[in-house]
Amino acid sequence: MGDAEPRTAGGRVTVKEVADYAGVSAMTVSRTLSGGKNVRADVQRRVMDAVSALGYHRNENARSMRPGHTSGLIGVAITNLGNPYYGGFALGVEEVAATYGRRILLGNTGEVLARETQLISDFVGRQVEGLIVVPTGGAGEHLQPRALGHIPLVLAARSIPGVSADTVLLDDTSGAYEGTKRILQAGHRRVAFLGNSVSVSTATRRFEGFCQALAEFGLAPDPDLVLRGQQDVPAARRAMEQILQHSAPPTAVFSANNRNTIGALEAISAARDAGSVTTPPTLIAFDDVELANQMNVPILTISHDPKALGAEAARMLFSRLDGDFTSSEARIFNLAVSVGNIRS
Amino acid sequence: MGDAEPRTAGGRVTVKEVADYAGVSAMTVSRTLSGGKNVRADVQRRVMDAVSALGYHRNENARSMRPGHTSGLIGVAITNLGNPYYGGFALGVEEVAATYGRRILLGNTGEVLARETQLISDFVGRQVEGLIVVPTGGAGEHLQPRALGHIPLVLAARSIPGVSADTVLLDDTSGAYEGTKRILQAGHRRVAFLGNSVSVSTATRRFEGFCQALAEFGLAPDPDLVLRGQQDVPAARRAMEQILQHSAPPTAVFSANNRNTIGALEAISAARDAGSVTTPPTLIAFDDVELANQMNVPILTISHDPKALGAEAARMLFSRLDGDFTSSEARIFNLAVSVGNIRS
DNA sequence: CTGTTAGCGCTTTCAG
DNA sequence: CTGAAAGCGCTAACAG
Repeated sequence: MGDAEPRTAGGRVTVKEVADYAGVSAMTVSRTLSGGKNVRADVQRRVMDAVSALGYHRNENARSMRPGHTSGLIGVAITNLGNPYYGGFALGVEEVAATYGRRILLGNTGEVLARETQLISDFVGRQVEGLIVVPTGGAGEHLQPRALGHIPLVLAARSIPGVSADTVLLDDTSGAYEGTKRILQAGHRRVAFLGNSVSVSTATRRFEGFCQALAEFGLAPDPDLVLRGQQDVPAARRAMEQILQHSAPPTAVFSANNRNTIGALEAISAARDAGSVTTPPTLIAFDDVELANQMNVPILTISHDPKALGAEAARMLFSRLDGDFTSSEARIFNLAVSVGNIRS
Repeated sequence: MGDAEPRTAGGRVTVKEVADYAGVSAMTVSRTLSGGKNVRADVQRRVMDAVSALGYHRNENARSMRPGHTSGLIGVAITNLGNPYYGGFALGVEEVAATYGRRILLGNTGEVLARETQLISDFVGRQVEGLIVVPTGGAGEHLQPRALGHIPLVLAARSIPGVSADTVLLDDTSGAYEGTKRILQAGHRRVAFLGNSVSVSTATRRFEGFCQALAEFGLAPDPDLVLRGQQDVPAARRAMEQILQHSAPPTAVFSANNRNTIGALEAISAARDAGSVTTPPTLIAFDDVELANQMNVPILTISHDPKALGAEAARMLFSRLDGDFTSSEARIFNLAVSVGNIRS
């Protein structure tokens, strides 16, 4: 009896079935479920019993189709969920979205533009109320308001030339500048640079900050010591090995992201074990990396909180959705980064 | 002209509007969009022009409401996206789901049972075709088939007593057993244990494997050296500090997950810097941790691929959805773990 | 307090 | 080859 199984083969329970079971009309069920205003208490109880007996769940999709209603969905496209940084980012988005009663539709682009385009188009078709995108960096036609059905878009971590949308960025340039300056003030004069893909705006901005600080000390980057384009740990490790083998190795190395930092630390560690390096260079590491401070390699970390970045992206989006911010002008939010002290 | 803005305030473009614009009926638009069978070529072109002029996106929610159609959504509930392990897991799920043309609805439970319950109920309301859940570990009434509207469920990483569902697990017990055995064979006899929450089945299974190996060598775990319940890095670090200060410290320490491994390594590193420890204990670390092998602490890693676990969970789910597997019996998949060699 | 009607956007019949 | 009607599950608006 309590185990009633009245669903029509494969289908799910509907209001109508609940109504029949409780001996009322669909409207009474609907009303009961949305607070019970204008429904007699005993009828409400009868309805709730039916709901629980049949295992009824209101169909939110049908519900959001009615005029005035929205889907309660936010589309989030991320380049690489496998990078711990973006896991933290997604968490920040999710937590704020939950606060606003919204759910996350998540997609991973794998840094592939076509996939990003397809994903976003699908999200729009699924009636998301807004989009948060960490763009791969290619041309942004698919990010133009028309392609998005004019739903609000927030870009995160990277900006795209020609796309005018609210954007949350790290204070890349000034973080890199401050970190590099700190190392120059400590007396270093020969500083290498390890960076990820040049097409990623973040990488460019960090490189700029790096160069600015050098310039202020009357220095220019040594082309031999600038290695860019390493997108994963093995590539970063090879790049660092190359730097360590330089005839006049640098005394410090700027690493533009967490992948490069890990590769660099692996290379240093291996070289030290092999005896080919005794005094490792000082690292200026953009992004936090677990255990990096325990490696007995002098390191200056430029820290920032991925979760905070995600949370800010979500807040920016909701300020549009709730009509708190209506200007058609795009906002840019720069999340502060903090330059620590040289450790170890 | 190309910039037509015909949407009724706030609303989105509908088939009807596209039809009017192209001077055809809604049906012709619909047919064109689903392949163009039985539509004259020139009419198709006219429709496509209208679609692109108006920026039309087919409403997938309305579409999936029609008989026979499904939502194309998979609900994924994870305990902590901030843990890199679960980022990799989510990636594995996403990639396989994309292969099957499905999208991910993602929620983070934060190890809070109430949140998990609410999330899952919402997912069901949103017509997900299936669920993949890393359960927090509490009672599983909300995971019973009736509560789920009988949609397929796959549990991941942890199992729940009383819930019969397809499950993907790591080979926790045997991995822990093999790792511990290896360390005992290397001559260690005093081995500590650092674990996460006891209510998590994974933690229990790893502890069992650990004990099994000890027993085989005629040993029993020393209660003083078994510290469980550390859920984050700071707690793990404190636990390891306590172990290091023991009057008769262990020569090896089993760490049951990545949080405990990082905490332990931090504690060892600090103690070594402070001079209070000269010969660090050997670590048996369940879960891979970036940089752990470079810490100059002898370490045996019990490795496994979070992405592979996620992918397997998704495959198991789709085998149900596609009707390839219809038995009501729950399957358990154990993902192999690999025990490496003692490093450093 | 409760039920009937109508329609959200779409597509499967069934008629032309 | 094309269109009109009908209905997926739900709930405002309007009776009663």
